[in-house]
Amino acid sequence: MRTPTNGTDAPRRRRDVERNERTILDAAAGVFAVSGVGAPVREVAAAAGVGVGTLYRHFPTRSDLVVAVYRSQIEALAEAGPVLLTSAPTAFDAILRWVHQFVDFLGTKHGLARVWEGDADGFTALHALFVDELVPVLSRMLDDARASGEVAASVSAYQLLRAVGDLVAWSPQDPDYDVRTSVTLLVTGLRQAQPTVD
Amino acid sequence: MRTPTNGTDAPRRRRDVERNERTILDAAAGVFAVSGVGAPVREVAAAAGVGVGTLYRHFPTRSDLVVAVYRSQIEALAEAGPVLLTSAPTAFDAILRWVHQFVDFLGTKHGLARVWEGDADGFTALHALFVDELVPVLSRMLDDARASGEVAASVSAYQLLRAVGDLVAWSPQDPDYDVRTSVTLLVTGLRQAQPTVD
Amino acid sequence: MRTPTNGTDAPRRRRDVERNERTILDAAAGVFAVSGVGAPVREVAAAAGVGVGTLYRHFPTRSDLVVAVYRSQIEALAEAGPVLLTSAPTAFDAILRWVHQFVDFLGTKHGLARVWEGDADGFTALHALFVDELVPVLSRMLDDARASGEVAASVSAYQLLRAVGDLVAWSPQDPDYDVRTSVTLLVTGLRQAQPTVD
Amino acid sequence: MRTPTNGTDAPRRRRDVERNERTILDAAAGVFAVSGVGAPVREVAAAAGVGVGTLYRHFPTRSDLVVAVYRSQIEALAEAGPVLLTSAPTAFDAILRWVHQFVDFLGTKHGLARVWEGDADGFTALHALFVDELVPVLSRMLDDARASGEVAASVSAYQLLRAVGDLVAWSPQDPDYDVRTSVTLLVTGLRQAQPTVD
DNA sequence: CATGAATGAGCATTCATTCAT
DNA sequence: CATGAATGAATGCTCATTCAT
Repeated sequence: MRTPTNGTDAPRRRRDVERNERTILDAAAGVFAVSGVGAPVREVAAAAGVGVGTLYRHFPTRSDLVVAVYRSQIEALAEAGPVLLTSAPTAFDAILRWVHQFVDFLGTKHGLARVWEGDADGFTALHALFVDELVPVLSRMLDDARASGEVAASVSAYQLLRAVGDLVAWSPQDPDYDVRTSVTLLVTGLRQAQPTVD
Repeated sequence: MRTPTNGTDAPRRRRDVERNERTILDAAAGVFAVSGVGAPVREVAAAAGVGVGTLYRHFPTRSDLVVAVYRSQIEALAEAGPVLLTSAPTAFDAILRWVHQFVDFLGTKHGLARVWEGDADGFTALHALFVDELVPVLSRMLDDARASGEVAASVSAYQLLRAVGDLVAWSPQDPDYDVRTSVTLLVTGLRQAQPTVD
Repeated sequence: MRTPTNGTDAPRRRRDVERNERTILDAAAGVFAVSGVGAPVREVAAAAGVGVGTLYRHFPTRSDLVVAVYRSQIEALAEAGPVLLTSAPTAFDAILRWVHQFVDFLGTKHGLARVWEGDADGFTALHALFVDELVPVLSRMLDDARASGEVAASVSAYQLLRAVGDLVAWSPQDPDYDVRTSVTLLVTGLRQAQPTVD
Repeated sequence: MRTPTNGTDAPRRRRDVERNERTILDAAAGVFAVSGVGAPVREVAAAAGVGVGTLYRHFPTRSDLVVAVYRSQIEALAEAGPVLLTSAPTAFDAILRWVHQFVDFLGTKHGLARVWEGDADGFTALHALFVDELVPVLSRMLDDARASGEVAASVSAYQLLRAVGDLVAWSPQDPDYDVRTSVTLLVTGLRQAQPTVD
């Protein structure tokens, strides 16, 4: 009764719980995609088919949920940086591709647009995640590209990342607008020194 | 229609009403600047020193208010385009300056940042305004810059305007981030043909 | 339109509002009587036949409501002290009667029992009210009774008032228990010096 | 029923269960002392280091728990009555001391104050316990004190017990108020016949 | 038997919007 | 026309209680 002879008992519960958490996470990703990270907690819970209490048990604050939703993808992105640096023809190409993967993650492929709409906590949490995980990676890539003379603009990794994030944060169903184009434009701008305005 | 020649009651009332609308508009601009366009209606009414009912009478929906708040500034911006085209050294310079004036208006000088935060209606309304008033102006400028060979990227005026808008929509008090830099980066990108990604 | 010639316009609105406030206050008194001051705000609103918003407009915090409910009665009680001092045969009699009036108010006649049940804010608010308004009155009465040798126990007005309050706070429908008896017992105890225990 | 003579599994399990119940009871006593008997069930369970399910198994309702927590102490108090009657100088002294022991138990020494705060069930359960166990004891003491002429007031044991209970039920951290004083005042009042009010 | 995950009712609070004065 | 009182839907959060493991 206390300790079963086989090792299935305790793990079984844990596995269920994990499955549940995945369900919530997936539901949250979907809801965030259409309603932003500020979506009503109830809505997320309903989408996951669980009670609000369950959601609160797993993710006491909205930030916890937001971070959990995006963490794995952000980590994958962080790992992709060094890989691209060796696989792409040039460092600049690596940056361009990596940034577009960032866009994939944030807004397009996984449908996570409107990420920070109207929620200070969610914003802060994601912000921290981005800064911690992604800035160092992009920073390294920019260094390489500068060393090879491909990048002339003196723009920090944080600055660039943030700009891309802002670009992607919006752009709902607008057939006349393509975030990709804007992002490419931004990255292309890196090639030249920054002019001054007035 | 504009100004009746006689001095009856009607015009006087109209003038009062106009004064009232100006008051509301100014108050709204201030409130939007600090709390975003999603600010409580009451807050705007209070700042204007009028009752909520009055506000609703003048601006039945939030969109109406938002549009009214920004219309005059947008019109001024529209007029600035042609002027810059003749006064700036090159068409590209004109674009760069004009875009920064747009930034001034949206986020910095007039403190109208966080314009679309968390409000679909406000967004739609502003969007329409931008498209109608500003896209033609920027379009003309881009044509000129392309004619002189300064702009190589095939990016539409709408696309560019929208990107700038998204860039400025955010950027609260973050000392490590400067919207101007991002905007300049974006515009600089115009000089070169767009690379393709994958 | 701005300022009506007769004085009925502005007052009319105010009178309605006041009537409304009275309605809420009466309803709250009734609800507090049966469910304690910790009763759901909704319940009070429903009892008053108004929306919760209305209740919140008039009384932003529960304390505000609690205080408002009891203020007038407390003030009446404060005024009764000096009167009793002159009308009652002795100062001790005055105290006894006054304390019983306090009981009337708190728990019996107006059905305001269970006043502080389960609500820290309500408690604090009432506490302050009692201390400010009633302690000085009772203090004066105790002084007089001590001067005439009727009271020997060295008990402060606050101490006595609080004890009575605690006594009355409870005692729901219990036919075998009579708060009056307990209160009288307490007051009677004042006549003799306090024995020490252990 | 008490202690089986053989050493099989059953008794061992029972002993475990009993140990568990003690743990819960102690934890509950502690939690009730600081948060009142209305404390979240979870809190009690956590303090006991058991799951809520376990707590519910042992004590299906909050009343069951409350009663269980206080039963042993109440029984001890019941036994103290007759003892005091023989050891104290007079019957009145015995009453005074016994009542203060009651206070010890309820609120001070064992930290069980705020016993009935905001919980009807807890109240009812304790009430029954008091009536059954303590009223007869105090009744006997009052009889003795009346026989010796020390008590003149015609107050029932139940009435007195209840009054003391109410007095102790409150009195949180208020440096200006001392329950002991009030209780002594109440008991002192027994010495004289009750005056009538109005 | 013990555990603690899941559930959902219950409550406080905010705010957009309407409408009597 | 202006006012601001009234309304109630929407939302976040907490807990008591049940039940699968």
